[in-house]
Amino acid sequence: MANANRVFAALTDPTRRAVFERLRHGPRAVGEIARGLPVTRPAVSQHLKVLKEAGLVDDRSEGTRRIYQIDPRGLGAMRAWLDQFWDSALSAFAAEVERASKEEKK
Amino acid sequence: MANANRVFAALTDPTRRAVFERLRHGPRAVGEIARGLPVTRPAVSQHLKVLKEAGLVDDRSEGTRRIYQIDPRGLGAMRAWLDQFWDSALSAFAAEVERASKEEKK
DNA sequence: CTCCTTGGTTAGTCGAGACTAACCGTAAGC
DNA sequence: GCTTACGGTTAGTCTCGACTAACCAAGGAG
Repeated sequence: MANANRVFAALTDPTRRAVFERLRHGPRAVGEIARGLPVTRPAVSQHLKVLKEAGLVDDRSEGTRRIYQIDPRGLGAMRAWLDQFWDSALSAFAAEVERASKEEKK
Repeated sequence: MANANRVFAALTDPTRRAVFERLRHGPRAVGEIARGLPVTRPAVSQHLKVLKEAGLVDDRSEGTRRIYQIDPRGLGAMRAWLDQFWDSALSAFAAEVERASKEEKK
């Protein structure tokens, strides 16, 4: 499931975000992802599991290798949260600026 | 400073996100924010400190009360991260779908 | 069949951070 | 002056999760 809670929780950890960003330009196998990261392959597997549960990645097996790629649903959930927030927060901010400038004139 | 790292780290904790969301519709004092939340006021203060360091909120004092409001810079940093990700990730995904359907035809 | 590669799982450790309790400082009202 | 309300800070506890080491399962090559 791709709710905002899980997406945020998944993207918090820097290592996990690094894993996720390695999938930006296309599908990768687990070993490829782990190569160059400062953690062991099992750690990467665990991160991928969390990302998958958050709806951020998708996987398929190809022989003995397992290919991961980005699942747009997760990014969509996050964008929805941000958009919904964007409007009300920014208009509240604008109203506040307005109020402050009125306050100034008094 | 409002870099993506800090913004993500700040918005991870559910309680802290609840604090942040209470500012969505305008400025609030610390006591107001804490009222109704399942944590004590000092905890809210600590959360606000983290949010401030992440560039997500701004504060000013008004007598003995301290008013917090949303700082657009934090949300902007997050939107930048998401946007930059959105394009390449989604086009990579589209390319993958294309590749898969070609694979199908073989 | 054996061997090698790839990768998911489990057990156990260790550090980070969320929280409360107790404190201090400060502004407003009397 | 004294008191009350509002909030930030510190000390200490405790839970959660990131990580490694060791394991197991399965597919491909010979």
